[in-house]
Parts: sequence; C-alpha cells; structure tokens
Amino acid sequence: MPTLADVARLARVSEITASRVVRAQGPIAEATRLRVLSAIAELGYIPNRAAGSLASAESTLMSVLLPSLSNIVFPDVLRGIHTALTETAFQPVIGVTDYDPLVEERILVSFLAWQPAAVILAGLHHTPTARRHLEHGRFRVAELMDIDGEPVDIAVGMSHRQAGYETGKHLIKRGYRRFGYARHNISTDDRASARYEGLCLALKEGGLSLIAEHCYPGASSTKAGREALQILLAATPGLDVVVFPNDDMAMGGIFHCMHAGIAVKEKLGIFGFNGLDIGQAMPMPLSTILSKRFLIGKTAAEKLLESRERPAGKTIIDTGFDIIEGATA
Amino acid sequence: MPTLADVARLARVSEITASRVVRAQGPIAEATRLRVLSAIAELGYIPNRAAGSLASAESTLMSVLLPSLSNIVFPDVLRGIHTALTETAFQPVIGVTDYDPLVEERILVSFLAWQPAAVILAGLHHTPTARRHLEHGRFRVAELMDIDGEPVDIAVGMSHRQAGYETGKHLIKRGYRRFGYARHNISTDDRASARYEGLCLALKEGGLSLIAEHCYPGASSTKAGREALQILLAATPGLDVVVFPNDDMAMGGIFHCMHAGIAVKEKLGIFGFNGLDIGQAMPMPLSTILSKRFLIGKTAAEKLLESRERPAGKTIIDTGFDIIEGATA
DNA sequence: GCGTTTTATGGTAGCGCTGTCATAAATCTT
DNA sequence: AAGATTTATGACAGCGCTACCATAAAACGC
Repeated sequence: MPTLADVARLARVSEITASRVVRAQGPIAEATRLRVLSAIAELGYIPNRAAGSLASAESTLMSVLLPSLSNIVFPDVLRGIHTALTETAFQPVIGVTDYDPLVEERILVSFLAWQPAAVILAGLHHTPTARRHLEHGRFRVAELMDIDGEPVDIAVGMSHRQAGYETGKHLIKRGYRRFGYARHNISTDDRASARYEGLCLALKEGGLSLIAEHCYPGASSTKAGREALQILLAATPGLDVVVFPNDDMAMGGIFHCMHAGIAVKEKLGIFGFNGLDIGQAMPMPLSTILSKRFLIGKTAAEKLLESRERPAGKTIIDTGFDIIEGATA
Repeated sequence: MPTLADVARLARVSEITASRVVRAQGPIAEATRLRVLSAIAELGYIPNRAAGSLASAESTLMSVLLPSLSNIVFPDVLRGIHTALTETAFQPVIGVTDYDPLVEERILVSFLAWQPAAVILAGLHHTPTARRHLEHGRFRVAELMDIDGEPVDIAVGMSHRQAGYETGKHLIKRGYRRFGYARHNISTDDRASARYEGLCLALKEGGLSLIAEHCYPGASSTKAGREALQILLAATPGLDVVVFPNDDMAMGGIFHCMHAGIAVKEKLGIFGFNGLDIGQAMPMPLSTILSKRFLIGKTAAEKLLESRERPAGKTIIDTGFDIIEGATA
C-alpha cells in the first residue's frame, strides 16, 4: 500500500505538503497541488485514517446509537443523518441498543475508542456512566427524538408528552369518550411512556380516563396490534376508540376491524403514532401523528457539524409534529 | 485521557503486558491480569483504536454499503449483520449508495482508509475500480442479496432470477393467464430486473407473455404501487394478475383494489416480493416470496468472521426463498 | 539433575500521519 | 528600497499502540 511518503517522493514535495493537499488545508500553490494530486492518482494512494486520527487526536467517525432497526422509524433517522453526512468526510458507525441503557453504555464505550467527532443517541435517559462519558468527552453529542429533559449538548426531537396530550384532546374533540390503550412490552421505550402519560393527562382534564388497557407480551408489530385489539375488545366491550403506541400496531388494529367487520371510525376509532407512509396509503388513511424522523436525523447531524467545540449553552431543537386527521378516528 | 502506559505504570507491568490483557491475547498470569484490570478500572482507561489499528495494520471496523434505507429490507439486512457482530469486537460503518455504483465506489474508497476487516455490499455488480479494490484488498468481502454471478469472496443471498421464474410458474399453475407488471424507476435495481427476467422466462415457457407493463416515474412505495395499478388497469382492461417488484408496491395495489371495489384474487391476482410482516398481517395476507433478509445479513457477517484471510475458493451461500401462497393470488 | 519445552514478561522500533515551529520566497507598504 | 506582511514549504517529533524478538522463570522429561 502506498503511503503519503511515496506520494510526497513522487511529487517531489515534503510529506506535510502532500498531507495538506489531501486535506485541502493551508495555502498550497496550484502547481504543487496538481503535482501531488497526479502522484496520488498514479499510485492509487488511499490515506490511512487510523494514522490520521492518531496524529490529530480526532476522527471523522460519528457514532450513532439507535434503539432498534426493526421498524422503519430509526432507519428513517439514520437516513436523515446519512443525508447530512454525504459530501462531508464524516462516516457513521452504528450500534443498536435494543432499548437497553446498559447495552447503550457498553457500545458507547467501545465507540469512544475511535475518538469520534460526535455521538448521536436516542433519548435523554442514559446510565450514569454513559452520561459521565458524554459530558466529559471532547466530542459533540446529539440526543434525538425527545426534548422533554436536559440534554448534554444538543437535543433534537419533539415533546412526546405533548404529542400524547394532543392526541387525547383531538380525540375528545371528535366525540370519543370510551378510551382503550394497547401497549407492547418494551417498558424502556421512554417515549411511548411519555405519550401515554400525556394522553392520560388530557383525558383527566376532560373528566375521562382510560377504561381499558392491554399489554401485548412481545415487541411491537402489526400482528401485536391486531391481537391486542382483539383481546381488548373481548375484555371490554363498548370502547369507542383505541390508541396505539405506534402506526404498526394501529394498522394491526385496523386489520382486526376489517376482519371482524367493525366499522372503523364510526364504531371504533383507531389512532397511531409516527405517520408511516404505508398507513397513509391505505384506502382509509390512518389517523396518527406525524413524527419527523428524517428531519430529526438530518437536523441533528447538521447541527453537530457546525462546530467541533461544544458550545457553552445547550441547544434544544423542536422539530414538532403534525396531527394527521386521517379516516380512522 | 489515560493511555496504556498509565495503566502499565499503575499495574507495575510493561505496556505490552497491559496490551495483552486488554486484547486477551497471549499467556498472562492470573494475578497480573487482575492487577492490570483493576488499573484499567481505576483510571477509566479506554483503548485508542486508532493507535491499535495503525500498529497492527488492521481494524475492527466492518464496512457496510447498502443501496437504500428507505424501506425495511436493508435495515433488516443490517440488523442481521449487527446481530452477528454483537459480542464481537467488530463495529459496522455504514454507507448508502442509492443504487448508484459510482456512489458505491466513492464510499468504498473512503471506507478503505480505515483498513476494515471486511466489506459488505449488495449485489455482484460494481464499477471496475471498485471491483479492483475489492479483489486486491487485504480484507474479506461479502456480496449480499444476489447469487447469480461470480463473487469476489463470499456471496450470500438467493437467485432472484429463479424467484421471478418460480413466481411465474406458481401463478400459471393457479390459473392466471393475463399478466401485468408494475415497475418503479430504479433501473439499477439489478435484483428486481433479474426477477423480471425470470418471470418473463416462465411466462414464455408457458406460452404466455406480459400483456401490460407500467413504470411508475418515481421510487418504489406503497403509493407508487397504488397509482401504477390504477394506470395499468385503465390502459389494459382484462388483466387477471399483476406482479409487483416488491411488497410495498403490491400492498399499494391491494389498496387500490379495495378502493375501487375489485375482488382481489378472484378478479385480479396480486403478487409481491419480500414477505414483509405487514403484508402478512393483513386480513388478506399478501401472496409473495419471502426473502430472508435478516438471515442473509447474519450469515454473511458470521462467515466473514470465520477467518481473517481470504480463502482460495469463493463461497456462495444460497439462503433460498419461500413462496408465500397468501390470499391475494 | 540437566537439557528441553512451556509460560510469562519486557525492550525496542515503528505503524502513517499531523501539529508545531521554523524558514524561505513572494508580495505589499510607505 | 527597506521593512512588514503574506504565502508556500519543510524538519522533526510524537500520537498510542502492537509486532517482533529476546529473556527469564517455571514445568517437564527421562
């Protein structure tokens, strides 16, 4: 493998000059630049980033820790991040935490070994050790999805509590009174919990409360939603609306209604969260809340690139959410 | 930041001994090991992987180049890869090529700067430059999804040509005769093209051919499928089955039928590809082919970890596919 | 009990690059 | 035209770790 020294020799310049050409840094005479560039091309030189990172004590890697890849939500965020990083020198290294803060901590530490330029993670809740690393590290930090709390550096997302609250207000305004809720078993999905709390608060303010709940004993999925709704309705007849923690489960709910001949919206309202494309492409578009996942990822990565140094103050960016009225509630 | 030298000093051993403890490599007396470990804990030492990679000329990074993150297919593959890498020291660095071989080449080169232990990419078709890098590099290479061709090192996937062929045979056996096909505009989706060819071959062998095609002028999506089917049926009445390049579009097709009051299966068969969960959770499960995306990712990563050195022979692993009869064709 | 193997540890050099400081050449002031 | 500034380049050290080789101590064989 050719090294920078080989390039420098061929171009008849010093290593450091060749290095400057590679990094497009510092003043370089155009003729010299061209000579170095042609030497690079001739040798097929590829810079060694490990050496570069070691020498400069900083890398072009950006650590991305996501809770899951099982539904499209986090890939959407990742897509946003990747979009912002295209055309920059930064590269995302990804880890999946399975919604487990201890796994998050373990992966974070292993990522720090690369001296990343920035760390992106989901949520504001981390282990004390992880939080300590994040606070004391010489890198930027973005905490995504959630803004209900105090970030280490930057938070980009929306208030899930408020989304839950608005959901409740919206459904009450639409005339629904007998609320059910179908959850899944990921108790560490803080954001789903925050939406749940917001929903309960809105109901309480309206003199109502959830009259039925069912927790599906497994991860979130369309099938989970379908089965959960079936059980919920069997146990508590007379519900007029069921709120789901996300669109996947809500679509399962709709599928159950289609199967069981229940008139969605008239007889039973169905409300989700996320605003996935597929729910909106249905003949009866899902009533839900649009979370701006791509935007969250993109905005976060862009913000992180603005400055290498962590500024004094913390930044909170609210990407907001939209209620999609849809046709199911 | 504490370095290995600090750890060594505190544990009263040489740097190299401390290094061996960190890497769990070579014979170390238990007492020494414990002393080093406690020094590491006390100092909060985090190894510097850039230095390690530079010294050993190999990294724990695995480059993963995916065509897209826009539907769940590649995240599923990534999830499989990640699952195989959990509990190992390897970390995936990801890049998205947008189905563009030139973008793939550019990202590949930037990834090679990290001296990755392995490179994972999709498909067997790359630019000549990319192919040269892959062939001459000192790393393992896995080419995923497709096995209709000659891999550089390992290929893991299925024969898309055969999947298309089986689709045709299956639908002919079911009595369908008047075939339509709805495509999307990503002409570089080699695998969709291979399935298309296989389908045409099966039709030809049955004395049939596609009597209608429509290309949606945009990327694949549920909405694309819905609109494509509408146009297809308007232009060519009398179709009795429409094959879609994937489940997302096929579900759009079903949604169009629901909306237009067309009896799916009896009046019009709908066939997809991928076997996504959501299609199977519908009241009328989608007839499709199950591609084993998670398995492909997991198998590939596991195979790559078996040996650092590229073996003499090439490995092709056929993960196969299942026809899901479903209720829509 | 003396050579032989195994186990445990260390010294040294160097991986390929970039930061720092120095210097030379070109350009600008007045 | 002499000094001040800007532009362009280089020498050198060292980032933190591991490969390589050497060595010492313990265990083994007959």
